[in-house]
Amino acid sequence: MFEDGFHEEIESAALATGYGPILRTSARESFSLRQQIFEQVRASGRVARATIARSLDVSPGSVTALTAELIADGFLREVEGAARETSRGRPPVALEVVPEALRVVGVKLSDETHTAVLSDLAGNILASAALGSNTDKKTAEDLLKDTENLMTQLCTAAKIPMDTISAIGVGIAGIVDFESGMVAWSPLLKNADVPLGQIFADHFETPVRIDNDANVLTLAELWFGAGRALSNFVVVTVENGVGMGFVSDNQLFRGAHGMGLELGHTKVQLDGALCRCGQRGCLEAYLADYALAREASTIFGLSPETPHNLPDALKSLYEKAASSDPQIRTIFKRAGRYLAVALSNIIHLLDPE
Amino acid sequence: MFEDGFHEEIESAALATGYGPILRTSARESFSLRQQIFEQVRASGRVARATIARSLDVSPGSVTALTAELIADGFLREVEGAARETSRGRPPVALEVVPEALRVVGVKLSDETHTAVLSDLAGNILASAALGSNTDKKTAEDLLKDTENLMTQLCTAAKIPMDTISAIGVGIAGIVDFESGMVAWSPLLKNADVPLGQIFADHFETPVRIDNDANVLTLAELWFGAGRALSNFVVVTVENGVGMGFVSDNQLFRGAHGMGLELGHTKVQLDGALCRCGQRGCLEAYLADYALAREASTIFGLSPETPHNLPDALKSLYEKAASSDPQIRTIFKRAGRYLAVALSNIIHLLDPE
DNA sequence: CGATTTAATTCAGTTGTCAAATTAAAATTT
DNA sequence: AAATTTTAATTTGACAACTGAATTAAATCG
Repeated sequence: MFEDGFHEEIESAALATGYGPILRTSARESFSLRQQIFEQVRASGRVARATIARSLDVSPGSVTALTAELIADGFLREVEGAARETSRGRPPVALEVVPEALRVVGVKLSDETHTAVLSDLAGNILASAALGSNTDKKTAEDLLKDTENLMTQLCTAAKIPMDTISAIGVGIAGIVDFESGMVAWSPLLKNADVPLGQIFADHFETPVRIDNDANVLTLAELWFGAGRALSNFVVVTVENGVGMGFVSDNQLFRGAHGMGLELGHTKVQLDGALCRCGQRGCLEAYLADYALAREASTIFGLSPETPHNLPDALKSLYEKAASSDPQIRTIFKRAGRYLAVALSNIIHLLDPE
Repeated sequence: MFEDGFHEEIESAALATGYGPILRTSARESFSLRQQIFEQVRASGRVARATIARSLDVSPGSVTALTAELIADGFLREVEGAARETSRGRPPVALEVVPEALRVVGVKLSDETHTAVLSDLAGNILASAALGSNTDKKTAEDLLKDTENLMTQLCTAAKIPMDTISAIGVGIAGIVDFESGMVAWSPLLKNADVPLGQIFADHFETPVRIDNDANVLTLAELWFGAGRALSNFVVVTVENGVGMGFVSDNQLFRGAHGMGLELGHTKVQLDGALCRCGQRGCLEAYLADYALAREASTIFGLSPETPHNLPDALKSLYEKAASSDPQIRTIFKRAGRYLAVALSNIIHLLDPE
């Protein structure tokens, strides 16, 4: 059928190197049914076994077996007084996660205040703590000491020993490689390329996940906020810089280099204002606090090099804007319009819900 | 341990509705090992069983069993004269896909020329066909007839019966819902919301996948082009409009509404040129052929309403640019600069490789 | 009250995968 | 040339996950 020799030639060309995407890591993790069942209960709050079997399309027998395991291991439990009306047949027994099965700590490291919370499996906050910080550049040891302080506060408040904490999550501004726990750069840190995740994990002897603060906020939104019901959405934060997080198909999107999405450095104006990144027309050059302060100092006739206090300058700026100083208002108006352009671009590009 | 009553309250609040992303579809497809092995061979071109076992981290026994199946089913075959040097031990037997195991047809419907190719499993083109088109709005039946014409051409050229074709892929400009095969809108079609995929599938009695042309191009790049070695990349097309495709983690990204990424309508200029979408400052308003023609007509002193021939106007525009007409050149220069802004934004937002 | 309906469990059977032992085919050493 | 080493591929029994049908359980309806 194919002895014409024609195919042989092109075949060898195509087949020598293969075709289609080159699979480097077989990243297609298939979750175990046990885990899928747990996720189902987590997402639903309370579900009956039969419902789980239907929605996962598995046999009810499997659900019985695996939920029995999960109950025995203390992750799930049956709900006693599960109300149910207008239905015949044997009443379903609802299952729910046991919140106190695991305890995790979340830490946010910032240049204003470090904060931390102790949470159970259901996301209930059992204790929270805070610690003053400052804009000084810190070493990894400084941050470790601060975190330990926060952890001690939490454990004391909740009256639990520190070794009952199953995992720690850390949010920090800057460029973070989530996989390796490396902080490539952070406004908080003196040095670049700090393996902060590893340092924390070694010290607390528990798994530590460290991530960019915008990503952490986005995940929080996915898990507990408006994003719960959405599969595709975008979170934009305007703070020190302009941060952004993007969830696609219920998963946080991390760029090819894991450095997060730099909304702040998208261009909103050809040959626009100079940004601290060296380029012109970046959104951040119109929207960030230092950019606002720079413009304000021009109006006030101050030299831009004057090392004046940034937070104070901003505070007076906000006050003046509130008291309708027309010059100041234009600064905010312009910032708002450029933000609108950037948001419009995001919507067109990423098509979120 | 938790008898303080404090937890009970917040528990019930959190547990009633659950937490974390709401799993609507259990989209976590876990590919069968059989399929994974096939994919591995496809991606590599030629691989030994032992290599597959190592890279997929499965036992060599499983690979033997499953490759035997795949060989029996005619999807894989052993390569006879597999060259191998500088290695001891039993020489590996390379496996490769059997290109002629399946035949598929790809169709591109356009307002200039419809094209189609007949391809085997390895992506070798066995036959190709073309059919003139025009800018008239068409019905689904028109397109079906054109496609049938192309299919007949292909089958005649390749001397195969039409029922040996395993699948048909269709690329068309416009807003296409890939899942359902619905064409929400297309510049080719007279009507909106045409179930073109279903119509084709019913007629040819074979699976039909229909997708936006920019997405198809992007997938082609992923499978056979520069994207093969990349997991995250972006394809930008500048044609009629400005199209874009985005591959993240070896998968084509489709927005929440499956309508593709509208690079053409990202804003590159605050209060810029008016776009046909009604907004101002869209990239398309500077880059699309009709936008270039509009500017050209201004220079030539023509009324913009004059229904002159668009392709001809463009042709003369290119010629004038080539012959360094300074006025015309500025049009192209500006278009280029705005394109650069848009590209820069994509890079910052999507962080491709 | 029995009939019906729905939920949950039990259990034998199937399937997919593994691990170790075995066979196979080459290069290298003796 | 024969034995040894090395790597590839196959065979095989064991095992764990999951299914599907039958069974038990607990409610409502007529």
